[in-house]
Amino acid sequence: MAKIKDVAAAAGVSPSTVSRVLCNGPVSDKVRKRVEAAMARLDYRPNLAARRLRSQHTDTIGLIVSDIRNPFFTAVSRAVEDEAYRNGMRVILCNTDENPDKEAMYLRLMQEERVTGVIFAPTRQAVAGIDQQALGFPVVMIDRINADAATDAVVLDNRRAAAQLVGHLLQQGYRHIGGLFGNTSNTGTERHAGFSEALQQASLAAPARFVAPSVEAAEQAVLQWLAEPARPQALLVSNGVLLLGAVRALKSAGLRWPQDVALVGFDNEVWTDLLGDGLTVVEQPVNEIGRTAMTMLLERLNEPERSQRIVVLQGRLVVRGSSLPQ
Amino acid sequence: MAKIKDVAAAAGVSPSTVSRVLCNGPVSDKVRKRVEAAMARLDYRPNLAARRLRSQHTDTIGLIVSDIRNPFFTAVSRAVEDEAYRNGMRVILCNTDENPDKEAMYLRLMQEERVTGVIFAPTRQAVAGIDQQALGFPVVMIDRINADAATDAVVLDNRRAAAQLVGHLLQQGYRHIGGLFGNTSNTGTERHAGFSEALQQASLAAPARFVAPSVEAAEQAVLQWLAEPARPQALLVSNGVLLLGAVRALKSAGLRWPQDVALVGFDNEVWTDLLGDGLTVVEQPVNEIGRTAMTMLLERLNEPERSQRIVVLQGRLVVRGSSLPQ
DNA sequence: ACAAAAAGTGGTATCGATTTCAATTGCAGC
DNA sequence: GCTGCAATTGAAATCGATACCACTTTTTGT
Repeated sequence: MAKIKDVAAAAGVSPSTVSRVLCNGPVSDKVRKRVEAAMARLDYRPNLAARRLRSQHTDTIGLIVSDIRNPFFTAVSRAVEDEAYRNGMRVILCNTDENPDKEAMYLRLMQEERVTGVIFAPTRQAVAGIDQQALGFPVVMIDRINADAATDAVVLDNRRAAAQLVGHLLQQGYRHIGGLFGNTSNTGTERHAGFSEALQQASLAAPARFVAPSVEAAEQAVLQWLAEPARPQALLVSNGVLLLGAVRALKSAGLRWPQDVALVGFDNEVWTDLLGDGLTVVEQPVNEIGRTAMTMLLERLNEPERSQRIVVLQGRLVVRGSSLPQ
Repeated sequence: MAKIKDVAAAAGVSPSTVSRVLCNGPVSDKVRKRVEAAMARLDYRPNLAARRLRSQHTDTIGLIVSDIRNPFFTAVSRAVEDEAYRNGMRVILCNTDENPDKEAMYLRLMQEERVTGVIFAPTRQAVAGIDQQALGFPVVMIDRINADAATDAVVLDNRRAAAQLVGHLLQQGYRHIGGLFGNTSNTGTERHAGFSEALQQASLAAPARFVAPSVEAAEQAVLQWLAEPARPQALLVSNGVLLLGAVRALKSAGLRWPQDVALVGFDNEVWTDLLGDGLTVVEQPVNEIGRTAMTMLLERLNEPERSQRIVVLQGRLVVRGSSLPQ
């Protein structure tokens, strides 16, 4: 494969000049044309590894999520990638499966890649331990943060969204409301807090259960819960994955919603409006989350010293049949 | 950030020796320990750009799909990435949105990255023009190929799968069967072929329509089709995205399945068994597709001269309520 | 005990680009 | 026609690792 020296020779100029053509440096039009012709003739492709080594910027960011198969992360990552490529940056995607060991391993990989920055949806264990200074690159957290995170972040207003769902259920006449949350992320914790507060304010009990963030775990938990004598009239489910599990559970138990139990949740996945009269959910602004995270990362790179910034986005309550009054 | 020279100095050895520790070269245990201690002390991270430049292997592959939000590609890409990381390789993911310009651009990028190889789901335009010789790396096509593709490939037996669906519908008593296919990929073409052959064999007409591969286009087309007087009794839909569109169309037209129209399709997405008595579909072995593609790429890299190989995987017919006899 | 082979280590060139600095060219002003 | 300044261009150093070769030390076989 042709290298810069070959192009230079073919065009009768020095490698420096070819490099300047590549990087839009000061080159006369005549020479530029000649060099570009030579590049085309030789089918030249600049070697990005060499370029990155010499120039010391990789134009690459890392995107670390728990599982790209979770439609929330799929959508966010697509938005991140679009925005990244639009700014001439490459993305390295990593799936941690909520496994702290993998998180650590991928953070290390990001250092070896000398990425410019990282967008990260950390587990509860990881969120506290992030030290941008030690890492050597800025981090923008998404989806999950805790109070004393020291990085930029883009998150949903989880408390409010959960409270909104509870408020809606109360308004519809439900009083006995249960909540199902993921046990690995701060998102679950936050949503639980909003859930509890809202019910407490109404002087109602707030029975909650926490499960591993998988369809199966949720299905299991809901099946069991609804078989108990004091089963809730309504169920609030903390994310799309768990919601799917809950739906499966209701279906296999032969329960209908909202007649047997009302069902509301998070994440407006494609199937939520196809089931019966639809599921009431809070929709997350997935594109905006991804785009904003990428934008914030770029801003932080331009202005390393600016103060920490947390963007809180609002969800959108989508009311459908699953929360109609019983 | 510490470099190899710093580690060498700290450990009192030469850079060569540090490099050998890094690459599991021949080093005495005593020295290895000392070097590893120095690495830990300095928090050393090898610079991958430098390593790639010098060693001339990037341990990186490209994965080019049309849209990661299509659950089929999400699942495949997750499988590819797992298999890649398991083999110490990195993955660069690109979304082409079925746009040939983007395809060309990303192939160019792959050359600049000097990737070891590429796994690629090309559009119909691109599939013919792939020349591994010119690209400089081997390509494994997935999902979509045409007869004279000159690369390794992993595909579903699309003809047979479509024929299987048709056979099932015939067995259930349906005679007037319509097919809806995507118009950008060879997958659509192949599935259409299987569909046509199967119906022709039964001496039946094979009315087919082709649409852009989007939910909206499918919804539109199905709405229109079912409003016509000679509407089909059963609909075969060529992939999960179009199937979602079809379901939306039926729902908004107030039609039930299979009573008003039977519905069968491809891709066993999470929601297909949640709707009424479920949708009858052919499930693609998504994990196997991804894993196999990655494996084939690795094999090809080990043995560049071996003959072209196309792995054809079988789908699994999942019969559900949407194809019950009317 | 000695020769031969193997193992371990260091020095230096090199991967392919960009960067820095110095040299050259072109052009305006006088 | 000459001087001075800006615009181009080239030469050489450099990014941080690995590869290759040469050299020393240890091990093995007889």
